[in-house]
Amino acid sequence: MIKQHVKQMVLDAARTAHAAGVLASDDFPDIILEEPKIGAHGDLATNFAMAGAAAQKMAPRKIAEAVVDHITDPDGLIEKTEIAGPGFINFFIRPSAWLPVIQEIHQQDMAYGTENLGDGQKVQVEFVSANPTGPLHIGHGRGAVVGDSIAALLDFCGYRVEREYYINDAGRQILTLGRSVYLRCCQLAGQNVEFPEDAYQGDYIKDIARSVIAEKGQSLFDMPRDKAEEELAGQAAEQILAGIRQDLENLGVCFDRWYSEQTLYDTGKVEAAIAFLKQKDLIYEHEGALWFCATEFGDEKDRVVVRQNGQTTYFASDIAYHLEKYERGYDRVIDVWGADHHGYVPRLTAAISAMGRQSSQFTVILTQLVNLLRKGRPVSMSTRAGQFVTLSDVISEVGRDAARFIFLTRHHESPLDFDLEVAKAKTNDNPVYYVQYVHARISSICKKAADENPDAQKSPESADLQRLSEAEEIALIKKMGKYPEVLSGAAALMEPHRIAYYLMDLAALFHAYYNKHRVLTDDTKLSTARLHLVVAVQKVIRNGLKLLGVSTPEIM
RNA sequence: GCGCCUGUAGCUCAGUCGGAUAGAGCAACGGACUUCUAAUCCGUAGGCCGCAGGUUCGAAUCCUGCCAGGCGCGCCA
Repeated sequence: MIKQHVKQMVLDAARTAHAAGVLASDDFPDIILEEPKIGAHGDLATNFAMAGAAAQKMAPRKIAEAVVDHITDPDGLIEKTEIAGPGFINFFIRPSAWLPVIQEIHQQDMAYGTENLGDGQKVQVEFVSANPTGPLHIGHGRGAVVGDSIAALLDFCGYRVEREYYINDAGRQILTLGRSVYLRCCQLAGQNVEFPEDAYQGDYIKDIARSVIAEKGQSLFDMPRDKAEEELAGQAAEQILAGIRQDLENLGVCFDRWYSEQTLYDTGKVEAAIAFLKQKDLIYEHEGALWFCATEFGDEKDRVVVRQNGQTTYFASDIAYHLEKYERGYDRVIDVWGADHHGYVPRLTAAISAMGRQSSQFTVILTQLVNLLRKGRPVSMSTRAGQFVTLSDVISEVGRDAARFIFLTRHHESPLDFDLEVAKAKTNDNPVYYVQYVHARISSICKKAADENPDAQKSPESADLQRLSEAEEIALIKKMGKYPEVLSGAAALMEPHRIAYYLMDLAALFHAYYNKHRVLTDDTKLSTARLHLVVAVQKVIRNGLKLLGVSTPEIM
């Protein structure tokens, strides 16, 4: 808000200076105001003079002088301006000018920070979408948390968001699942059968087999093997999916819709999608297979949609799926994938262009791999031996809040070292507690305040916020004033980690303040003002943590 | 070989639109609890921003080339 004001003041000043003949050109650059890293450079600074030097044919410092000379500031927002370095104009804002931020936070409360970026557009975020052939691992956890948080963020910023999980319950991997369970059943029944390498090795298959044997007993072997495998496949997939759902729930991740790949086949949508592309003349036959002309849309080669043997590829159902997404009316579709699928991006993007969609309507977020460590040493994750630490193991060991926060304190495209011991530590190694502690501390203050003076918190309007003049107080208020900007930046770039870092910064300012000053003092009016300040801090922390899916404890 | 991602303090990581003197936490060292929660705070120390060029008033940030690590290059999913 203040930023906008100052921006306008600079522009007005430049215009006035031009009208007065001090500036030669009225071709002004965009006015960019930034917060200098160093306090001595003021609260806000602009490079306006440097950026405009070419058009004005003047030395930057001369331009800066002209602007500063023509600034009018009726509200007395600015305490001081100065021209520095190569031509920066630095603005020092009168500290009390920041105070209205507190009222704003109290008024908007849960909605503080909202910016209507989405304008009601419908967005679908599809994430996790792991095959129901085994339990989730930590990499899925990262995708789950990043996807969930992006969805929350977009939701908060004016999009109508739906979260969706795509279930790959068709195709070969499901058949393999059925066969794996069947063979384990045979072994349990004492039959001497080979368990092939390409079957699923994990112990969870044995567990499923045990439950099958317990339920069906010998009757399993009375039916034809094909039939048995098919039935077991469905049963196993269902059981595994239930486990996946439970794991995600434990992580605080819920979906609006679970979409089955098989239904795309059952309802003829895969065929329809191929027919659709055929009709656009984008499908051709070659060596007995059907190919999609992906190269026409920027992919490096054409891709098979129907194999020589007549079976469709995964790509074919994915085309159908995404076609269906847009038919459902989403303005934007966001897919969150593991980085090991990045080679697949151009192909699907090509298909979506072929559907006539704009590139802005489709975004793939790739999350990089997670290295699971314990005390700095890699935890062995041998899938072949069937020995791996599952997501479920990790969550029950370190807890949901810590797990989520760790996933969200890295850019999603950076590889992530997840150290189980660090994740459990209740120290500043683990900043989630650092942030939550702010919330708990303020709760504690409020409780005490309520005991001492029940009226103090009731009417924010009555508080004399002018009493807030300590440097730490102004720093906190300024920081909170930036929250909406941080959010819209995070939403626009789909980078929730920005919120996490913001919260850590805000938490640091609060803890410093807490250690230096008392909120509740003998001076009732001062206490009331400070109480309103810290409750505002608590609200910002709460709003931020909510977007990250992290809880806000009253007591720690 | 080609493509994508990553490379910033001893370790784990931030760094927006190119901005002024490079930012946290951990680890190290020295301090602060009779107080609203010490899961906290204050201070010290720590840098060839992978390397080399280029663009410009100005580069960790943009461009080119190289180096290192990860991932991907199926009629698999």
